[in-house]
Amino acid sequence: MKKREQRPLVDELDRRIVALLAEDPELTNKALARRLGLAESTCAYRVRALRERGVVEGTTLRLDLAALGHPLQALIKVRLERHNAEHVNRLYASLVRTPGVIQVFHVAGADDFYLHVAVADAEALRDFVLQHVTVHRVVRQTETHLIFERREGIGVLPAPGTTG
Amino acid sequence: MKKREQRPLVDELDRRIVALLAEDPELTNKALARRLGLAESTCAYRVRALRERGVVEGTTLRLDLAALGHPLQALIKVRLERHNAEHVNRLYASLVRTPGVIQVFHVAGADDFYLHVAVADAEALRDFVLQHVTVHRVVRQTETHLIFERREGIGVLPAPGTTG
DNA sequence: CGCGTTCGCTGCCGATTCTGCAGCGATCAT
DNA sequence: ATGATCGCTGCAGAATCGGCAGCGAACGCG
Repeated sequence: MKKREQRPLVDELDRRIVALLAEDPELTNKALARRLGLAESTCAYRVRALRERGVVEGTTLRLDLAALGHPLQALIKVRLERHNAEHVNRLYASLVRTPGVIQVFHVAGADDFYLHVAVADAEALRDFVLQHVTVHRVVRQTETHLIFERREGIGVLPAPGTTG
Repeated sequence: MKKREQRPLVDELDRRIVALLAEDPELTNKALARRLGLAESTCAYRVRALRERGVVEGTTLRLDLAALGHPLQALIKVRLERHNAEHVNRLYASLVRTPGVIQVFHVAGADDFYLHVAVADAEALRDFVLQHVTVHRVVRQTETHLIFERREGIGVLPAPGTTG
């Protein structure tokens, strides 16, 4: 029986497109097509397909949080009392909707959530924990870690010029 | 002495622009202007100014990491042996350039870095830690936490429709 | 209180870019 | 060998973007 090497969801060309777009999401379709040696229409079709398939989920605006009045960032470890699915999901949903929350990690291990938050100052950080985290009955313990700095990594795709 | 209410770096209109763009970074300038009741040229000017001032740093592509062959995400706590500035910076720079690294937090406290990584499977995760983290002499200890799920929060700006 | 200056907003125009359509060639299965 | 399917290509209309000069309001100064 031959190996079912069925059409991969993303082929090599898709990967190159995603790699280039990951490097510069604001790249114009024309420029992208030229870099890949494709026709613009082909390139546009590929990009649209990648979005429809959900490989490219969308874009996120990168902001200077300090300039917007939230210069203090922190990671807050949250440990729960119980792990009832409903309680966990409700807390999860509540946290992602709380102003100041940048992202939430639901993790395995002793701790349950890691919150990445941005606030105005130390007082706001304290208030955030008290009013939006420990206020939930299911939260047993929190541990707040100040973030000196955050940098983005290069992600999962090799640099475009490497194999090209 | 009157309070020096000197021209804020971002005024209320800027905040509304950023809030709308944060909600949908691919919003066209025309649509953005219409929602704010501004002329397109004014809107474009504001957005450009926000970028030039660095309030809007850019955009990031949101990818389905699983579809790209990296379905396993983890947070890796990294504790250092020494805290010599040069060592720290060199490690930091090395980590953000390592394939698979999504973001790196440099934090205060007992641990020094939190790595957010995406890998193909458990074996790749083990190899990642051994080959790219503990290989550095300055790393004393690591602790790896599997990520069940990651969600983005709403950020630091209130929902656009809240205050009108 | 009057005047000059500065700043932000507006509308318009040329240039660039994006979207949809039909044809072509290659690849694969029969 | 042949038919069919799939992806790539080029073109054309439509929408969007970027720059320029004018207008009005707010501010500071005499």
